This record gives sequence, structure tokens and C-alpha cells, in this order.
Amino acid sequence: MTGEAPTEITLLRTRSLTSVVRQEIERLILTGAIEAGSRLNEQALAARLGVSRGPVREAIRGLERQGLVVTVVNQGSYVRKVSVEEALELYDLRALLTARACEVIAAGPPPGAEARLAALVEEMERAAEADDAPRYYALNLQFHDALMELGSGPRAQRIYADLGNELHLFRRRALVQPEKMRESNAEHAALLAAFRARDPAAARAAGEAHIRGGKRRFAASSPGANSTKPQQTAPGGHDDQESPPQHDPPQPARRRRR
Amino acid sequence: MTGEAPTEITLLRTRSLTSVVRQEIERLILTGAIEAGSRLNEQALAARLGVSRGPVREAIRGLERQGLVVTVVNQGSYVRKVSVEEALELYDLRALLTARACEVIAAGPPPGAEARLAALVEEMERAAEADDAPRYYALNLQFHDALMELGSGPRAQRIYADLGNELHLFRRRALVQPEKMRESNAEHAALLAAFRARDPAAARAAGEAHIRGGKRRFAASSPGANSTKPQQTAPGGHDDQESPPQHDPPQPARRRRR
DNA sequence: GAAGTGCAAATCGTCAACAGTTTGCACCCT
DNA sequence: AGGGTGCAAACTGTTGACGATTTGCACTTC
Repeated sequence: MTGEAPTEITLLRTRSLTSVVRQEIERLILTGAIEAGSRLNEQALAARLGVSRGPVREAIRGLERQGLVVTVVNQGSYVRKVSVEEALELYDLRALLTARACEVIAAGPPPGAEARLAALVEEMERAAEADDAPRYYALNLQFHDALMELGSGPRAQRIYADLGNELHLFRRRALVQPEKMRESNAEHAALLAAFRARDPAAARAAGEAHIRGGKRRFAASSPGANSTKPQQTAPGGHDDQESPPQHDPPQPARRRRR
Repeated sequence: MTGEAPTEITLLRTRSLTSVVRQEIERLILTGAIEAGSRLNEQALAARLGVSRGPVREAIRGLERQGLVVTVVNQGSYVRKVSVEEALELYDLRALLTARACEVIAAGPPPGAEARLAALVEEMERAAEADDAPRYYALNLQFHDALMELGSGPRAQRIYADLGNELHLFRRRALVQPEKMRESNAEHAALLAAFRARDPAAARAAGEAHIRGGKRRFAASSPGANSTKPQQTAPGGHDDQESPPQHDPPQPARRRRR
């Protein structure tokens, strides 16, 4: 062919296959196409993506470090299952980062920051009135991303994003309920007011309160918070430093075929 | 069995080769044996560790996600070089996490926590008086790890550890100066006092102040904070999402042989 | 003499294959 | 009939090899 468009082949020149594969697997996990707790079959994934097992394995290692999957030695990799306790900690950490970002923004907001945030709050208001939960959800995401972008460095933003992804793994993300949207957006408005007042302490408090509110709403909608033990968490304490006395079958999720 | 000691062979049964390789490469990087900015030669590493290139590549992917190395497509992986700006952000984030941990500890210290921390401060005091910087450094590390362990969840601890590792990449860690040790340990003592007083707010402030003090001491000892641009940082904004208009040779660190 | 061009070596990215381990079913024994 | 054992298939872990790209030196040319 003479006039080749930027097809897949062309993309491979500027981006490693491993990178593409990881992004795709990550997408599959986050959208729930792979569902938490299930096994990642390497050759099945390789076949599905039309590549060899090498890139797939490398991609999985990255995901492992990212906290999305856990791997058992001669057994395979599983999509990580976050327990209630872990999810709550994730909320706490996000609260910490958000609060800090809000503090910074209030101390010296970049030009256009307030207008941008105000516009988002405005749109969320309309979405809430229309009971358009998906739209509210998307806007809310944008709002928080903007918060982190305006008030944090790149490293903090990445941590925040990673925490968000991990949170997705908590058995089917709790959907926002229509009623909660107004409550949530009221907190957004309070945050905005603190920004306008140039009050860092108030902004920090409002930011933390907002995420804690989200945590509370999350905990309330959590399905009973199944009292089973945290069961399958990250292998070692640090990551994989040493794990001598610990070897429990990740879960009885059977291999399905044969 | 006849009584075989846990030799290398035995270890391979319980721990993937990739895991061992990654830990080793990480050690090489953190101890400075590989020095920041230099290239990671895959087959050289493979030969050195006595394995094939596969595990080495997988290990590098993990390190990449961890933020210790950056990879350019058809060129190779480099030990990441953190700029002054990035190092300062890392300090900020550690301050955030430490402050939170201190707050939690002061709110309800686990049994034995205060005694454990007090003992460490005591030892650091003696090390400072003896001008034993290496020992002080090690004890200080223990102290902060203990802080995180006592006042944070596992996820926060891992983030903290990762940030610490990244900080090691800032061109030859600034050594603690004899004089600074007393200053630093005084802050430790203040923290301890806040714990004993069960004053979360004071503990939080003291914790944050301490890390900020460390940041200040670090910035002061920073070699001029070379005013060159951040040059080689993480490729894309988020990680590797998309990086179309960016392709600068990581650095003119030449390939050395031929 | 300096800049541009071409070639060859080194190295990365990817693939296919081999060995070891785990797993699940079927069979056998009690 | 219930439980234990053995075997075979599937899958992971690792290796070696091939093709593609980059890079640095040498040569040519202005």
C-alpha cells in the first residue's frame, strides 16, 4: 500500500507494544471487562491482542507494580481485589492529596483557575438537577483532576490517578445516587468559596471534608462491608520483599475450562 | 529431603526470577552502583545475573512503573534522574504522609509506640553526640519507618517507601552534616512530646515541620540547584499515555563501547 | 578543514519453543 | 459410597534466536 494511514503498524514505531498492551489490559480491568479476582490468562490475552506472550508478561509486571494485579509464583496473575479496609485507606489518601491541592490553590490560584472550576461546578449543578448521574460522574472526575492539576505537582497527580484506578477495583464501583449529587456539589461550591476568599486553611478543610463525604457516601452504599477477612491482599508487606510464611490460594476462582 | 540448605535453587521455587532480578537491579541503582542517568544494558545485566534477557526486561518494566527508570522506545532504559523541582515535590509528599501519620499516632498511639520511638530518639541523640553520621542516618530511617508503620496503612507505607527510593536518585544523596543532626533530633523530640500530650494537631504540625526542615536542609546542601531545565523527566504527563510532540534524546551519555 | 553521507556494529523489540509446575478429573482402594 | 492416589492437560517461567532500529565512526565532498 502506498498511502498508509496511521494504522496500528505505524503506531508501533513510536510506542512499544508492551505499552499498548498494558494500556489495553488496564482498560479491560478498569471497565470491568475482566472483573476483579479473575485470572489473567497470558496466552489468551496474547492471542486476543494479536501479540506474543512476552509483551503481555511485561505489561502484567507493570500492572503488578501499579497495584492492579497480584501474581502467585507458578500459578498466575489475578486482578486484585480490594477489601473494604483497603478502599477506605485509598479514600483517606485521596483526601490527603486533595486537601493539600486545595490549600495550595487557595494560597495562590493560577490565572483562570477559579473560572474553570466554577464552570465545572455550574455544569454539575445542571447535571444534578437533570438527574443525569453519568454526566455528573464524568464532570466530577474532571473537577477533581483539575483540582490536582492546579494544586499539585506531576508526582502527586500520578499517585492520585493510581489511587483512583485502584479504587475502581472495589467490587463494582458504587454508583452515585441521584440524591447524593446535590450534597456533593454543595461541597464543591463551599470549596470554591474558600478559593475566592483566598483562605488556604478553609480550603484545605473543605477539600478534606469533601473527600471524607465521598468516603462516607461510599461506605454507606457498601454492600454490608462483608466481614470476611481482607483475604487476598498484596503478597509481602512491602511488595515482594520476602513472604516466607504466607501462601494461601488467592481464591477458589476455578480455572473454568477443561 | 536430606537436609538441604535454602540454596539458590530452592529459592527459585518460591520466588520468581523476575522478582529477584528486580530487587537486585533496584539495589544496584539505590546503592549508586549504576549511577543515575546511565543506561541499563539488558544483556549485560542478564549476563551479570546469570539469567536470560526476559526476566531482566520484566524487572525493568516494574522499575519503570515504580519511577526508578525511564525507557525510550528503540533506545533503551535509563536510570531516572530527578531534578531539583521533582525532589522538592517528593519532600512535600513525604511531609504530607508523615504529618498525617503523626496526627493519627497522637490521636491514639498503639501500645508500645511511644516507648519504641523514644528509644530511637535516645539512640539518635547518642549517635549525634558521637558525630556518627552513618548510624544517625540509619536510625533516622528506622524512626521514620516506624512513624509510618504506626500511623498509616499499608498503601501509604508503600507510597512513602517509593518516594524515598526516588529521592535516592537525586544526584548522590546529600549526606547529613554533623551539626544538622542535633537540629533534626530536636524536632524528633518535639514530635515525641506531642505524642505524649495526645495532641493530634500539634503532632501533625511537628511532623510536617520536621520534614520541611529536612527539605530545607536538603535544599541548602543542594549543589547550586543547577538552573538547567528539568531536562529528562517522565515521558508523558500521566506516565505513557501519549507523548506525540516530545522526543528529546534523554541525554548525551554516550554508549561507551564499540 | 568542516559538513554531509553511508556503512557496520551493537542493542532493542518481538517471537517461538522448551522445561517445570500446578491442577483437575478419573480411577482404584477401603 | 467415600476418600485417596495417579495421570494427563494446561499454563507459567525461562530461554534462545531473529528482525528492526539506532548509533557512532569513517569516508567523501565542497
